[in-house]
Amino acid sequence: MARMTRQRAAVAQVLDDAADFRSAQQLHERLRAAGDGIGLATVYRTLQGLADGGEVDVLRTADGETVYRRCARREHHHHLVCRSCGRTVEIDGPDVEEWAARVSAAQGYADVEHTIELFGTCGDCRRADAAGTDSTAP
Amino acid sequence: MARMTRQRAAVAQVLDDAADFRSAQQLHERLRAAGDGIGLATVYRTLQGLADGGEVDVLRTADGETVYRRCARREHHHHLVCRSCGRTVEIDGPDVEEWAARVSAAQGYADVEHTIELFGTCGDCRRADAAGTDSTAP
DNA sequence: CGCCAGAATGAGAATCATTGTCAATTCGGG
DNA sequence: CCCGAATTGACAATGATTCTCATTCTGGCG
Repeated sequence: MARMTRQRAAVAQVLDDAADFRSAQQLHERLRAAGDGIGLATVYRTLQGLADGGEVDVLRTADGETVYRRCARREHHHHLVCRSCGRTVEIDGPDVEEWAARVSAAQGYADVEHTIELFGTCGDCRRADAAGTDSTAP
Repeated sequence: MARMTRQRAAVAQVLDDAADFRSAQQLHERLRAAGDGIGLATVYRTLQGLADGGEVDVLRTADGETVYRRCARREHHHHLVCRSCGRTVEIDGPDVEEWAARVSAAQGYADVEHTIELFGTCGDCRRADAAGTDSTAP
């Protein structure tokens, strides 16, 4: 049976504190920094468990890292992630779900699941960036 | 400048022959089997080049492997992939593109790109599977 | 309260795809 | 035909994730 250990509680805690998607390694670092003695393997195992139970959302970044996030809603949804600062917005799209189902059926595919993630630059990062590369600089 | 070498021609060839998404390692194996002496690193490099030039489509499977496919159309589109046999159908969804743009703008994100892939079981595999686990077996 | 079976942990080794290194080879314009 | 730059390939190196296995906990029960 699943036991509640100090380590699992700690992982759940940092996940709650973090607003954006984090990698297992980032979470591990943060835990060590906070003084929680915990092994990297345990972080990975715990995250897998949480993901299997639908407690956290998982996605893979462009460079192949797996990142995790505790989402506000447990129902099916997607994400709009800032590729610069990681700021994440949960979004849903009934139209998209319907489109996916329709297309799949039309092609004779069943048990279809979809991966839909949006990556962009959020307002804040865009402004910060513009300030840095400002063409009207003194 | 980009040169046309025996190796690159060979990679382009296997890509043309393969109907579905293939990993660099699969393509490498196939090339070696066909008698083309070619290094794995070269296969990786060539695929990257083709991907950069938009000549092939790239996606990452659930288990983290990067797979490549020469698609019929070079314009932006998505895929419906059979998770059992790999059979791939190119699809597009103007509605989805529009939805992505709308949601992104509403949240103040710019330069948004999206990852949309559908994974299911194609008709043939479903039938084959039903035959294997047939409850009405003799 | 203390015990114990089995779940969980952790340090480090192992795996696996992918990328880097660098000397040797090969295109292809002149 | 010739030479320099682009390309290749064998192998090392990287980096994230998983495995191993001896040791340490958790939690229900008496």
